[in-house]
Amino acid sequence: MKNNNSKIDKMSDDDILKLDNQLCFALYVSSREIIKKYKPLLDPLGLTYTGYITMLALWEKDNVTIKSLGERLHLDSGTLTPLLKKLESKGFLVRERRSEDERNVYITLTDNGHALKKDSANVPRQLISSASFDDESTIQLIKLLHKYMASNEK
Amino acid sequence: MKNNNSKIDKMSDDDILKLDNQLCFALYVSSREIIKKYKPLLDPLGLTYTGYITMLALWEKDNVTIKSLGERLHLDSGTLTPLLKKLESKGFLVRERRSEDERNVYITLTDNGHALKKDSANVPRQLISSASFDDESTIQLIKLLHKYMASNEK
DNA sequence: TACAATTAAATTGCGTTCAATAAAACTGAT
DNA sequence: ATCAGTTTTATTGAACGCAATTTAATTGTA
Repeated sequence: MKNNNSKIDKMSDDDILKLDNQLCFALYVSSREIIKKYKPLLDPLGLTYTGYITMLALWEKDNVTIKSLGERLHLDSGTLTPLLKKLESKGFLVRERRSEDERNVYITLTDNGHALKKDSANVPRQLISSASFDDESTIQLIKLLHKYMASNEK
Repeated sequence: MKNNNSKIDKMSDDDILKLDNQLCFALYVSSREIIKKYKPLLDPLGLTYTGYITMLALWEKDNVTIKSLGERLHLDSGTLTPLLKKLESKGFLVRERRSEDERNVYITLTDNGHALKKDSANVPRQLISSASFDDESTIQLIKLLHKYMASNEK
């Protein structure tokens, strides 16, 4: 176990450029495919996929600044500002600056925003039950992806 | 081993909605993060990420219709038509209809398009060498993702 | 042969993502 | 207290993705 990066180094130029050998392509396709599967489940809730992910973060912890929400979701204000305005206009949350530090915008869920959580618990269950991907693989995949993400944070 | 889907079924509503338990979120973040890492390597080649993925597919097999390219890349004409026009304007490929069936548009690489392949072999190598994610995990992750994708094709 | 149905691209419009920039508020060192 | 630097959002512009529609070409069938 001297060198744990030997396999890929030894690949030919041809092999290293093959689509099916790219981690990025597998991630890119898988990510878009799974998002597409959420759409019909989220439409009735009035949520886009990004809106849903944002609500997941807020159900865990709201009363947070856009900055900290962005760190949790790996999204910046360019994406979040218009999205949060839309979620506010739908009545799921409130955006407000506070006198302590007028730069920050705090996001707080409304009663409707909290209520949406109940309806949403069905979303992952429906997705899982319709999938032919077993739990063990799902859990292992999530674990590997978290390991991958952690390896990118320096 | 009677039931391979027992773990997730037994989760509470709260747990099942936790961001860190979502396969979709792990995929979504990982995909965007890896694409961001490609950007500085692709800029000098004059390629966007989607352009790069498209070229990877074409280096494996060109002289294909937009439809078959779209199936390979899991992209539709709404994404590919403008992208292929841009790649054509950069001189990497040619789009042409043929008299056999005027509906199809065939994509063929130009000499410049083929030549770009040599410069590109460094892209995955640089990415891998800068990453702190080991080969074994990478290979295992790609394998699991392919299994996931296959499970979605009915 | 007509012509309805199908197929492949192109177009349109919405909603992201993200880099770059701007604007406003705050901080810290002098 | 001042003001240069930093921080937090907001804005802008480019490039996707994708659903829905349109257009043109082809196919199948009465």
